[in-house]
Amino acid sequence: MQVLKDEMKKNILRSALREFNRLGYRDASMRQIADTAGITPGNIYRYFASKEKMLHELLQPTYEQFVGYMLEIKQDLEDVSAMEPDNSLAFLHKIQSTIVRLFNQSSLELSVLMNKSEGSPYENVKQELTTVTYSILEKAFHTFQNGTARLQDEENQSAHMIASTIVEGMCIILREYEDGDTIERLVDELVRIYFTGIGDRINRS
Amino acid sequence: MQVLKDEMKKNILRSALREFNRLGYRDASMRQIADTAGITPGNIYRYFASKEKMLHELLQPTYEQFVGYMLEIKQDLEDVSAMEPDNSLAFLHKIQSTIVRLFNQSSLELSVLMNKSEGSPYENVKQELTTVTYSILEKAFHTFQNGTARLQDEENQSAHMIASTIVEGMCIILREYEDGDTIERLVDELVRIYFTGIGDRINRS
Amino acid sequence: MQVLKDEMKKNILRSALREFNRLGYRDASMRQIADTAGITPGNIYRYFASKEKMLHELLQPTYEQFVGYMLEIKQDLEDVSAMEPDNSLAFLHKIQSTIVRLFNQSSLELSVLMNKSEGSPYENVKQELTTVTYSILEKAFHTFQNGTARLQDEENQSAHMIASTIVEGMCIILREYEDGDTIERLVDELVRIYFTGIGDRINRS
Amino acid sequence: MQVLKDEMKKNILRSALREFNRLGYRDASMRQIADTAGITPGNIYRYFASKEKMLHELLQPTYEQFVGYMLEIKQDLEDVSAMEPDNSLAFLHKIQSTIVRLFNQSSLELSVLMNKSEGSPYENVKQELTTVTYSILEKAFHTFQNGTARLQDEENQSAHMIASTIVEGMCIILREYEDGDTIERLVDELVRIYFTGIGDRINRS
DNA sequence: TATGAATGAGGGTTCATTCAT
DNA sequence: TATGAATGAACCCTCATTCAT
Repeated sequence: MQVLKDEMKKNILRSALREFNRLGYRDASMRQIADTAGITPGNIYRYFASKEKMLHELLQPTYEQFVGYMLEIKQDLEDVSAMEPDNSLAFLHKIQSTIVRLFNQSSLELSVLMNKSEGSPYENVKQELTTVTYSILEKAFHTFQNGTARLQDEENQSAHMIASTIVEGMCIILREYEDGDTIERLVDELVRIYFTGIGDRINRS
Repeated sequence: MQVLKDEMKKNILRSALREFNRLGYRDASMRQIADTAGITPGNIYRYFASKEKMLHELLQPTYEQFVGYMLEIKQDLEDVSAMEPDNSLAFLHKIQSTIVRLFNQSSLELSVLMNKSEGSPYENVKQELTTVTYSILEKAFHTFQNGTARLQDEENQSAHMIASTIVEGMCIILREYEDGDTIERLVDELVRIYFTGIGDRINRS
Repeated sequence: MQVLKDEMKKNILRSALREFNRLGYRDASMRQIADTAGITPGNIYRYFASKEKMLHELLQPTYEQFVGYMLEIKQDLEDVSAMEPDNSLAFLHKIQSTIVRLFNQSSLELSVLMNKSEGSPYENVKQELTTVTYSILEKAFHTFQNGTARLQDEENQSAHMIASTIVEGMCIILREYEDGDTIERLVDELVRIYFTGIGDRINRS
Repeated sequence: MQVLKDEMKKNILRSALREFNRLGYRDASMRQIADTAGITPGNIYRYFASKEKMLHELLQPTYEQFVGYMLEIKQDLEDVSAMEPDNSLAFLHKIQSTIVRLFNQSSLELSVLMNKSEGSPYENVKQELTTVTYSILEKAFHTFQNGTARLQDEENQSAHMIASTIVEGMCIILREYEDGDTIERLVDELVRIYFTGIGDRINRS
């Protein structure tokens, strides 16, 4: 054989990862992936039955871990009746550590999973993360405003916005940095900022 | 005649705006835009030389304003030697009000410009906004850490991360909400959160 | 428009009919159909959403009639408890007249439907015809052997063989002749042969 | 070595036979044939220059016998000036026994040759059989109508139809049944039916 | 000015065949 | 001799764009 079969598979997945990250799943082209891998398009199909199966093989391990982590968090969340401030921060830290752990194992895959999977069965993964984050916030908000009034639409919107932006923030960090330690530090910082603001950084007086 | 032509142009642009917002620039189809506009695909090319030129005409005004606002902010920024905390918040409010103002004038165009322009020459506009935001933060951070040590790489990265995520946060809000007041409130809340955290919302004790 | 849209549609269907008859549905190529029609492959898709839809549009009217006729025959068959010889011949004449009628309305379509639809949803149509024919024969055989013994496996096989060959015989006639009257005469002759043999034709003594 | 090579050839041909019978020559895949044979696709080409050559080696012996038998029948036919009824039946029995003999020697090959060779140079073999059968019928018809009138077009067409359908009938039997005795019985029955009809089967009165 | 039919390049995919090993 | 990876042409199909009318 011209190239070790396993080598070639990895080679193709590497190209695919690159192209998916560049253009997204839908707009990445098998021909371009083949070119990048230095082979002909038809040859890809010796290794992967279809574009979607290729994505699957690329993302499945990461996705499965993701689902597992999410499940844990959801179950933990159900066990909590009233949520203390520290508690909600702790839950956000779980989200954070999910991201960081997944990143450390498979950074680019996670990035595709979160940001570039439109048009594939994985396109709603980020939404799942956002939803869980929202659940955390909702519980936190709800608990502490219980005495005063029912959780209002505005509060809901705010929680939604915060969940979306904090999750998206994590995704950006994944997209823009490569070093694991840097990612970890920045995600941690992001979560902290959402809790305490950047005031302490710019206001030492 | 010119009037008719202008009417038709607006009509087409309206459809294009809708489709770009729905599917993004790259995946929106000229035929669908034509259908939505109630004309034929070929006819679009009487008014716009290409899909890209069409996007250009759609976004150019908003983009120019955007550039103008950015320029103002940059110049203001240059005039500030030492930045006080309140000052940096004020600057962020400028970013915020840029977004809000642009939104109020051309909400959908801004959303396309920021979120749906992948594959077009505008795909990096968000980056420009991020860069300016970064400049603000850099100056703020720099000022207040001046006494202790030189601005370190880590600080730079943090500033970059904060800039990216806060800008992306605004873009998400643009993408996910339609009502102007809601947008305004949420963007404001986002900026405030970045300064003071959500602590006051969940910790009333 | 360069060519009347409806003309072109008919033109394409004519080419398709030709190619389907030549190579069968599966092996006929859209490119070749386009070439035969004097257009580009892409243009076919302005007229038909897919190869399968094209076949559908080509065969549906014929198929619907076919189904209708089959239904009638099946219902008539249910109403018959004991089948006289003349009766079974009459039933075969119904099959025969179904074929002849359908042929007179749409000869090539019927030929594709019966002989060249492998790989499409219509691939089992001939089988339906064979099954109904088998039902007729089974009833006829069963009735007249009732007194002696139960219908044996061999009888079943014979009935099956006769049904298959008589139906296929009709299909061959459809395939090889074009003139309606000829078709009608030959199909009639075929059915008669199956009942009385060709003996009377070669044995006048 | 030659022995090994021959073993392998037979092995491949066995797989090819299976696949050709399953899907037909055109739609059978070399890769599947290789898989079934337990070898690699490339290796097939050590033994056969192409798919077509492979089919050739598979069918050639059967085809040559077939041609030989046909020749015999044709020559016998030439020696017969006036054909008696029994004679024509006898000739049809020769056709029949050709089929049965070939089947007993190489059942699957015969089935491919007759039914599954579309897209190959053998796709018209069935036609040859039909032509000989037609010659028999023509002579029989001609003989017995000699006194009355010239052999008419209609008679020709009838003879043609009968030849086609009886041959196709035999082919169907080859296609649909596997057991030699069953084949033999059904082919015999088919020929008898063409001579005397199924009347005796359903009309015992 | 407007139509919408037509094009051509490119999409994902399959498969007989070739060829480096 | 045998492997199986690789090729290239063809498959069905889509879409921005062009152009005869």
